[in-house]
Amino acid sequence: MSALFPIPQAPTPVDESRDPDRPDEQPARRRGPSPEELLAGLNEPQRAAVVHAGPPLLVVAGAGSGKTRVLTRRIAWLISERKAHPGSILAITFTNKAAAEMRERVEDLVGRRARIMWVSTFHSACVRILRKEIDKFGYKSSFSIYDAADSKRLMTLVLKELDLDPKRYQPRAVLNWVSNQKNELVDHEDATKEARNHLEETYAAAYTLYQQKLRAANALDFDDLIMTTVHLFQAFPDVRENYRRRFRHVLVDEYQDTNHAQYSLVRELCAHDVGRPVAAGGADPDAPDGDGGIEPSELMVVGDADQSIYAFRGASIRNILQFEEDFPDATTILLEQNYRSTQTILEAANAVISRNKGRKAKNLWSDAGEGERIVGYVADDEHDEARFVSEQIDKLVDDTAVEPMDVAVFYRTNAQSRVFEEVFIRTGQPYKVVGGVRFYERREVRDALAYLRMLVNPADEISLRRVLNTPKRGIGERAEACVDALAQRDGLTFWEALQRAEDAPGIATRSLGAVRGFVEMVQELQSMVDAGERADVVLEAVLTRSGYLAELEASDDPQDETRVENLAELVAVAREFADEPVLGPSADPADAAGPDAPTPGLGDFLERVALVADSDQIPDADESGGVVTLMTLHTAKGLEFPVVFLTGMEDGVFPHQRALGDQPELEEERRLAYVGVTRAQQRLYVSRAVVRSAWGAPSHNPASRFLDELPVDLVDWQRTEAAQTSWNRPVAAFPGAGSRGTQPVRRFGTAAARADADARGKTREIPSLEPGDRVVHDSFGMGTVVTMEGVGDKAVASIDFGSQGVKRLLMRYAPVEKL
DNA sequence: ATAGGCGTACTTTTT
DNA sequence: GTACGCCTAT
Repeated sequence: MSALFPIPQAPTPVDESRDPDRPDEQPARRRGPSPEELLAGLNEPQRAAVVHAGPPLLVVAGAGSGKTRVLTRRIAWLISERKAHPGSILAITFTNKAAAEMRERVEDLVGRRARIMWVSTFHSACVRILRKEIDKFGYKSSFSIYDAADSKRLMTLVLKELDLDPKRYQPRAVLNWVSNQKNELVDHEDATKEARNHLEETYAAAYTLYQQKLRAANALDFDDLIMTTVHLFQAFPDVRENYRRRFRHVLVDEYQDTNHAQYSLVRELCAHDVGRPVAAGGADPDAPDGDGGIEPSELMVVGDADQSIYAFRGASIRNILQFEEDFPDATTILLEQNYRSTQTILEAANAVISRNKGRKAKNLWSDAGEGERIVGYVADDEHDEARFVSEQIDKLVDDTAVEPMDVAVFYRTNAQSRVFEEVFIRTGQPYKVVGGVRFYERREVRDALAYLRMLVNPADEISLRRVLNTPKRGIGERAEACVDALAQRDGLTFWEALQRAEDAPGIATRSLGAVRGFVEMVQELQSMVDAGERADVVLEAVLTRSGYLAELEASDDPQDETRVENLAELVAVAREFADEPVLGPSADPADAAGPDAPTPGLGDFLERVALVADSDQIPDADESGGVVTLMTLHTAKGLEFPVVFLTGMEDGVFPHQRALGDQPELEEERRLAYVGVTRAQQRLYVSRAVVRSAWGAPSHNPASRFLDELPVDLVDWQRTEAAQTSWNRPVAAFPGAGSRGTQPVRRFGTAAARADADARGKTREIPSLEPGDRVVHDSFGMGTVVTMEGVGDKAVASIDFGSQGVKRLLMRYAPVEKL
């Protein structure tokens, strides 16, 4: 990554990316690296982790403690010292990018034979297994993978069909529930049985229909990929045995972010059945396992409970906290030396994370020296904040060795990126937003991919219907309903019904002609696919034959111009993919007997595209000379930057509104803050805005509690709230006006008062208010309480401040006093 | 059948 | 502020 900045005293004896005696072309001739080389530059616990053999190993790796290095060296060690066959290694990473990097670095150490290792995400690994085995469950190997948007579309259909009130049952909420079930390995039948109340019964009904529709479409959603693989192993022990025999070494990175399904998958693979709750028909620990008890695979997991930030999607820290219980003979190794950040940054991170209850204390230390103080800034509003960030970047680039590519700007939610983009565009600072409106979520890209998916898997009704009348070709709602009716009546798939549209009851002749034209086009395109045409060739044919490209080119909407460019980009991606050597994601040299053709086809392309993550698009050093990187805190995990801006540090923004008043969620936010702080190597900036416009209306947010948790003497506040809260300043502060105050000013007012109260160990008293009460607010002045909602910490008052308008304020934090 | 206008609801975070 | 969905007018 951006390692151009020298990190003080980081051990770099072996440069893994430029190994001089890299056994490039003739791996067999050349002796691999010596044991000394493989252990060079590692500290004691790191070495122990690399050479460990036998029982399951948990490596608790604090932020920046060199876990990637340990993982790659261990894999290299397994191959060259312990003579493990590369094909017997399964390494699970969090993103595809991390997987590619790891594979590359191992390859640099041990040569090309490393290529046949399985290094991938849980999802990719499962897809690869399922492509081979899923026919046992009655799916076809060409199954589609539905992403969040597809799933939502399908769920919307389901809810409509069940005639549920869309107000009470929102697709997102239901999907969320379904996702949780799947992450707990509860299939729709069990969910139905276990439903305890009306709400759960309804959800379960939706789950059932949703699952039936997925199956009919020969499709799986993200969560299915994992759950189905686990079910496969449970239902077919012989299949499981095959994979157990094959993967002698299993390594899992980011173990703190695994969910129950992923945990079960690991257990299935590592054959540690002892002590496991015996499921009905499950393995009996005393009986010989399957066909005679093979040695369990060696398992190593790496993680840091303090960096667990995905509980919201089912990850449970439980997996890492109870590793020793799950695997009774397990060994644990702690990596506590940090090679990334200055002491100042580490101290700040430790101070924040130490507020979390019930965590195992860790003693992360660094000998990197004190470094710069953290710089703090309180902005008038979000524009002012963005301007501050932009100015600081300019200053750093002018005055120090920092380059734009060394700088990252983090925020809590994607929506916050916009102001930064505006400022960077205005100042001409090149930038790259990672995530947000993702390339693969753009309408035109999704349309194109829907075409391709439908060609590969005609049962994929969601994709088929999406493109049926895109571009407009005279097949409207009515005609679609007629065909659907035919499909229902005769028990056909939608695609089969389309091919026999003349039998559809009540279809207009004009529509019929259009349908025939469509079917003909699709059949021709399908024959290209069947003939094994390259992905890019098929894609180009789709775009021209469908008239999609022509329609965009004929348009005078400037948006459509960029759409054409995006499609060109997609074609380029497909071309690059088709040009890749033998190794597509599912081509597997180790399965020499595999019946699948080894050349990457359209299906392989779709698979790769379905599983790309945001973090896979992080600019590489070479591709991006002077680009500042913008991303959410979540996508920042696993990365590091010399300079980090942590923005939007406001209660209600970060920590997120939803987490206020909920202890577990608040702790997850705090871990997110910890992740953010520990991304910084040299310099850290924290900023907040007094007024922030959140969807239309301006709102006044108090300082993030995480700011108060930073040790006071570590932060150099360049500007405080006091410096800009002049009396009765208009709410919509004019950006730039009066924002020159850069002398350090002592903090006072609300944040300091609260910090004081906290320091003295007592909570600030929450005034109990009733409608009609008169109050005074630190910055809004006099007001009258209109309504009260909620109690205790969650009490919210609507207060009329006259000319300043009516504000909704959280009483726990609002600086108001009853008069 | 389509296009364009207007109203509503949304915001965590992601494989 | 935006994106999507629903409605109406052609």
